[in-house]
Amino acid sequence: MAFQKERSAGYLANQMARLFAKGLHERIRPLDLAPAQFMTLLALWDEDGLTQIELVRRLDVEQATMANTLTRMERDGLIERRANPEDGRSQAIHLTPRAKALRDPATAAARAQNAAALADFSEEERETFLALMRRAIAAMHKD
Amino acid sequence: MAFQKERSAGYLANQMARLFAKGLHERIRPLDLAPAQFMTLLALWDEDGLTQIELVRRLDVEQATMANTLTRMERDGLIERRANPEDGRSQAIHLTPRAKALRDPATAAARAQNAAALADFSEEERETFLALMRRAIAAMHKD
DNA sequence: CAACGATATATAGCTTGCTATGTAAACTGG
DNA sequence: CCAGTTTACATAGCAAGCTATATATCGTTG
Repeated sequence: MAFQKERSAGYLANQMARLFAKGLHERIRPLDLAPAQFMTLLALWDEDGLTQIELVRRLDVEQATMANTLTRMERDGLIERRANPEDGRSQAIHLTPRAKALRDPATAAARAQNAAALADFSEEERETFLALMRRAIAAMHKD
Repeated sequence: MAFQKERSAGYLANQMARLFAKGLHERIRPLDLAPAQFMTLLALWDEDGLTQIELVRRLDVEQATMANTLTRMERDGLIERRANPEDGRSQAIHLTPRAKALRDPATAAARAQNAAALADFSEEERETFLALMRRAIAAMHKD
């Protein structure tokens, strides 16, 4: 029996995630933001001054990935790394005024992208969809 | 109202796709395959001798992405690019014996990854999940 | 048939993801 | 107290995605 990619959850998940990222990227392009930067900002808008390790835990990416994303964000004037007087190893990540100002337009763009993707879903289907994704994520985390 | 990433379809889709890719990558590591190479092989196992443009259409990635993936696959002895005597611009992509031999173990690995992700889903939930992903993909394609 | 547009592929340059490894600071047990 | 482990971050190197642009061949049209 042939492997049908249209019936493979992994295949569909990859394609769907790329389309989400592409759509979001387009919508936030005027803000000069990239998707991973937006995701990082979400955590920092919620709580400024987090440490790199705390960001890694909240966003569930590898530490090296986060380090690189933060370097680009620092280069782009979105964050500042401040030394921690209590612990010479860690640094607190602080938002710049520019990053703070992006909160409303950026989250609006993300909401618009989610709405476009789920435009023809009923409210119940949206909830079901989110719940199923969370369950698949949890299952793979355990695995 | 705060933007909650746990309730964002795009955020969950990204995380889920990364976990699928990571899991698949681990399972096919003994075969010395990377996920995008596997995806490309799926199309070529189904029909050998496709052209780069045909692969781009079937897998829905950008032409430049496919060109680079094919270059790596050629380097790794998975494919051969053969000149097309009818059209000097295009090349037919042919599988090597090594790539042909990988079909069974690689698709088994992909099935195992899908099964792990959806382990605690009922049969009905699996169908629902695939259908919802297809609909989200279609909606973003139109957008 | 020559010029021009369309098509197929390649390349440059970037972001985001990963693994593996290095480095410095902090902690801990003997 | 200091040797060894753990922790926080950085760096190297790769795959895969993207946009933008170059190049070569094919087709078409005046």
